[in-house]
Amino acid sequence: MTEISISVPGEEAKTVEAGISAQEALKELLSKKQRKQAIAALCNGERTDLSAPLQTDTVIEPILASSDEGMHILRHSSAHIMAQAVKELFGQDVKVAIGPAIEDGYYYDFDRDTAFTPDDFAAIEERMAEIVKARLPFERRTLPMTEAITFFSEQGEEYKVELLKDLEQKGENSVSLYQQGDFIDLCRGPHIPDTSWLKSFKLLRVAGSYWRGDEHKPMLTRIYGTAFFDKKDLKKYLNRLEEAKKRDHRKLGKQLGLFTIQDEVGPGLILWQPRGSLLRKLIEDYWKDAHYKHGYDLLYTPHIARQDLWKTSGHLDFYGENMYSAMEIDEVAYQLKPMNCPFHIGVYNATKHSYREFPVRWCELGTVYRYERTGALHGLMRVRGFTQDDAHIFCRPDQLEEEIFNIIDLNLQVLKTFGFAEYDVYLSTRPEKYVGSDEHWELSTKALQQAMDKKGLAYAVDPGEGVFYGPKIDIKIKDQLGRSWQCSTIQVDFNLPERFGMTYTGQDGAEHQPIMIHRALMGSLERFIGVLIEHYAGAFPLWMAPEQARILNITDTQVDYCVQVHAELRKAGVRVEQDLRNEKLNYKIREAQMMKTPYMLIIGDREMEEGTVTVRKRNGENLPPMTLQEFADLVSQECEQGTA
RNA sequence: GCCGAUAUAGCUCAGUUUGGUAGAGCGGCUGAUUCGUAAUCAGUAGGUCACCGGUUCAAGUCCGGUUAUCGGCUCCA
Repeated sequence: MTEISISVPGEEAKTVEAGISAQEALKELLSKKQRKQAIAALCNGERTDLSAPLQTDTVIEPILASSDEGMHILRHSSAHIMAQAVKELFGQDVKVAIGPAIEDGYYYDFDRDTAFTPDDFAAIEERMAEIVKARLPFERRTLPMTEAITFFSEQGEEYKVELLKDLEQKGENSVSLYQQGDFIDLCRGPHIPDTSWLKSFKLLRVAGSYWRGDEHKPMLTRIYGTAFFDKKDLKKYLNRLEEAKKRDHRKLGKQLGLFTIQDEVGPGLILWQPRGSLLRKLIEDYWKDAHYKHGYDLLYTPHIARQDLWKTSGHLDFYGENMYSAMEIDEVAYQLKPMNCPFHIGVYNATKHSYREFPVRWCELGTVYRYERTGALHGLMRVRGFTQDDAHIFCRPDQLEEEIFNIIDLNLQVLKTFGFAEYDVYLSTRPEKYVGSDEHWELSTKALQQAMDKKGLAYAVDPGEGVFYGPKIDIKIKDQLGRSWQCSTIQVDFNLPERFGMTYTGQDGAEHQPIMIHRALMGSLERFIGVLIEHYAGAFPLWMAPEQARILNITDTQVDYCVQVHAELRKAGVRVEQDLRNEKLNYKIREAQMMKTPYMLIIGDREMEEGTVTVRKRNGENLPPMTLQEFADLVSQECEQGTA
């Protein structure tokens, strides 16, 4: 018998016989309490089943059920169990494709003549429960590639065969299979030791999806599910889904009277209702103010331009599919703009420029139109006409880093004002196909990196994911429910200055080409407002609340006083409305509450006599009666804090 | 665009299985009530049942098509 040494990181090694399982090894090294939570193991850095035999010296770490990795394994195993249940119930009708774990759950894709419906869930879940109860072990085995192909071919599992052939091409000559009960699946693993580990699970929805995400390949039927070690966690998760549903901006948008989308107008086109329009105006005002303070000048440009412009810019070539077809005006073709950049360049090229005036910073809330496929449209999040909070900066190469720094600075400030303090940042570098010199790419990629370092911004690199015209930084914000949204983007562009022959006179008296930076902070106002609605669940901070306060009288006696209060507060700059209907106070409070009004001003005889208002906050808290001036000051102070 | 589901009053939904020309609650309007921190009572007006076509003596209901929406895929601000 050979002997091997095993250890957990940082602890003393033990000598054991070779061939013991990872589980037994953990038993040697850890207390019972510690290893009870182990669902799999990390052996010399590799994820392994607990049943895996150890043949060489091994540093072993338990993968705990409570860890992200543990959850991932559980859900992956749950996908296998679901597939087993489906195969057992629907047998030969079904071919299996792939079934990975994803964030918050897992899915499995099946090929079946008739798609699954949620009506099938009960039966599948029931069968899954039986499989769990049967405590079937997950057994791993490795098979030579040719045998594996033969095996799955015989089963008629053509998708597995296709996967195997791809692996074979990549030079793999053996694969691992996992079996629980009679169900055998191609899988890298690891898995839970046996099916009984799956304590709580739920199937969530069905959807179609292309085989390998390719729209030219067959459409499969996908079942999404989720799994947890604990019933309580499942319940928490389902509650979170409920919460997300309650915050759905389409629902809140209707309830709060913010926007509407109508068939008569067209899909993906937003009609802003008065409250939504005011909300948007407040956001736009803040944005313009912040930009002015950061050295930007404001531009306005048209919605259409000659088709030739889009030829020059290259949009017709590389973005034409997303553009609406041309309209003819005086026998000349014009097209709706999908982007604002060519117009800003037009402004630039209207005059001669010197290196002395750089950097030039121009911003615009520019409304663009892009063709989106019908299936992609979604409330405010994905529309066909939207307003970018666009800006273009033109500068010299030596100013690039500082400009990027300034943009990031403004960017983070704006995000913070809107209540987003958490984000993931990505740097996308040069792709395979690109324009511009290597030197330029290197210079600007470095400038992006150094600016982020200087700002102390942590980021991940997406190698080769840059746009063909330059490297970029993307910022994905995290909302109240922890979901991320891509909004901000900062892109260097070597392409358009070239195409439009942009120049400036340098210190040397010669003509040079400026560097161009595109950037958007909110991305699209429509989408950003959608995110804001869900982030705040419709209860906007005071500074952007379309209705900051609502006057509620108790009886008709106070009507005249209320009208006076209303007028005075409006004069003092408070966005105040009044509800003077002959209804009970409770009724009016309920309504104001459902509209998420930040402050309710309650006026009865007492207030009328004393010339005050009683303030009820939307969290139910009451403030002592105060004068109109005191309330107006409170509002303006809170607003200032909100946008500081 | 693709797969699946859905479409009834301003809103939320019942009625569709078993065809016999529409119903509730909220909201609106009218009246009564004058009320202190999340829905006062009564009366009343709202619908070519998304649209087009077919089957039938008869279609909200069955069949086909179109449009839009929803869950995904793909794409993306």
